[in-house]
Amino acid sequence: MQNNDPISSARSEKTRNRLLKTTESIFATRGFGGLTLREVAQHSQTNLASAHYHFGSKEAMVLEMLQARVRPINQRRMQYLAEAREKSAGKPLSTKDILRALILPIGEEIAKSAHTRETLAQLVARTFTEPAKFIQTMHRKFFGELCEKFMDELRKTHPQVEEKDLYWNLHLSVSSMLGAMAQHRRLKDFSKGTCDEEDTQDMIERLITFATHGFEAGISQPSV
Amino acid sequence: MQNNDPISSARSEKTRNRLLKTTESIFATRGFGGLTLREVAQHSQTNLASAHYHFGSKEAMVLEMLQARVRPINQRRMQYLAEAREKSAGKPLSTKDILRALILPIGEEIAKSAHTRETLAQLVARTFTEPAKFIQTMHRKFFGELCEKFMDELRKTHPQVEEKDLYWNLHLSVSSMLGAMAQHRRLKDFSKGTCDEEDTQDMIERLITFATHGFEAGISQPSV
DNA sequence: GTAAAATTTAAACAAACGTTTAATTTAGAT
DNA sequence: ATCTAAATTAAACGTTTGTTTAAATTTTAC
Repeated sequence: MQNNDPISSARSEKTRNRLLKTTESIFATRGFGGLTLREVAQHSQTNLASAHYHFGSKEAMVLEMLQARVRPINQRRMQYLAEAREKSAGKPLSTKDILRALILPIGEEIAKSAHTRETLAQLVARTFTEPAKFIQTMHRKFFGELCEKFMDELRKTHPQVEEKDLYWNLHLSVSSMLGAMAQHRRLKDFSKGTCDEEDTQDMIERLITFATHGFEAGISQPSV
Repeated sequence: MQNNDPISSARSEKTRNRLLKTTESIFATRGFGGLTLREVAQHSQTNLASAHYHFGSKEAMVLEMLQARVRPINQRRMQYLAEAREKSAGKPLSTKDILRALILPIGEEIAKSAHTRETLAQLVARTFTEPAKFIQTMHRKFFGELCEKFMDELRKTHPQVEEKDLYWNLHLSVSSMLGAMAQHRRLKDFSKGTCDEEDTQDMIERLITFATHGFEAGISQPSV
C-alpha cells in the first residue's frame, strides 16, 4: 500500500496539528503581532524552524489555522439554512430562522469545550479587528459570499423592504454577534458576578432574540 | 507674568500634540504592536527620542492618547443622561433615551471630521480587542463606572426586570455598538455600494433603534 | 538492510524594535 | 548678553523578531 500523499507522515501530521493548536491559543490571547514562532514551537514541543518547514511562514500558519476554524462554522451555517428551508416547504423563512442559522453555529463551536470557549470567541473577534492585511483579505473572502447567501434569503423573507435597509440591519446583526464574541470575556468585569460567561447557550439564545428584534425594528419603522 | 507650568513651553506642547495625533492615526490602523515609535516620530516631524522625553514610554504615550479620546465621549454620555432626566421630570427614562445617551456621543465624535471618521471607529474597536494588558486595564477603569451609572438608570426604568436580564441586554447593546464601530469600514466590502459608510448619522440612528428593540425584547420575553 | 526522502534540530542571520545616553540646540529669566 | 534649564537631536545598546542554512535524525520504499 502506497500512501496517496507522499509527503507528510503520521508523525509529521501530529506536529502540524500541535503547531496549529498552539497557534490558535496564542493568537486568540495575544493577536498576530503578539504571537511568536518561538513560543509556538516551545508549547508545541518542537523546534522553531519546524513552523517554517510545515507552513512556509508565520502568516501562512496563522491563515491555515483560521481557515480550519472558520470553514466548518460557515458550512454549518449553510446547512442550518438549508434545513430551515426544507421545513418551511417553499415559504420564506422567518427573520429569526435566518439569524439563528447565522449565529447558532458559532455558539455551538464555543460551547464545545473549555478550550474552545476560552479562545474561539476572542479568535473570531480578532479576525475583524486585526490590522494585518492578509487577515482582512481572508475575512473578505470567507464572509463575502456567505453574506450574499444570507442576503438572498432575507430578500425572499422581506420582498417589500429596500435593499439598503436589509444590508444595514444584517450588518448590525453581524456586528452585534461579533461584538458579543469579543466582549464575552469582559462580561464578568462589568456584571459583578451576576452573569455567567460559561453559560454560552444562554448567551446565544439572548443574542438571537436581540438581533431578531433589532433587525425587524430597523426594516419596519426608521424611528420609534 | 510667569508661566504656572514651568515645564512645557509652547513649542514643546505643539510637538506633544503632533505626537498624539500621529499616534492616534497609526494605532487605529495598525494596533499597538503595529505602531512604531520611529514611524510616529517621522510623521510628527520630530525625533525618535522625543516620544520618550514627552511620555516616558510607548505605553504611556498610547495610553494618554486613548484617555484624551475617551474622556470627552464619556463626559458627554453622562451629560446626555442628565439632560434626559431633566426633561423627564422625575419619571424614569425610556430605554431608548438611555441607549441614545450611550451611543450618540460616539456617533457625534465620528461624524466630526473625515480624520476622526476614519480612525475613531477603529480606535474604539481596538480598545476592546487589544491584547496589551495595560489597555485592558484602562478599558476596565474607564467603562466600569460608566456601566454602573447606566445600570442604575436602567433599573429605574425597568424595576420589575431581573438584574441578570438587564446586565445581559446592556452587554448586548454595548456589544452591538462596539461591533458596529469595528465593522464600520467593512461595510462597503459586503454591501456592494448599497450602503454609504460616510453617512454616520444614519448609522447611529439605525444602531439606536436596533439596540433599543433588541434590549426590550430581551427583557420581556426570553424567546419569541 | 540499505539508500533516499522526509522530518526535526541546532545555529546563525539580518532587520527592527523600544530604550538609553550624551551632545546639541532652543527658549526664558535676570 | 549671559547663564540655566528645557527641548531636540544623533548615535548606539541590547533584545527580539521571522527567516534561512546546514547538519542530524527519523521514516519510508525497495
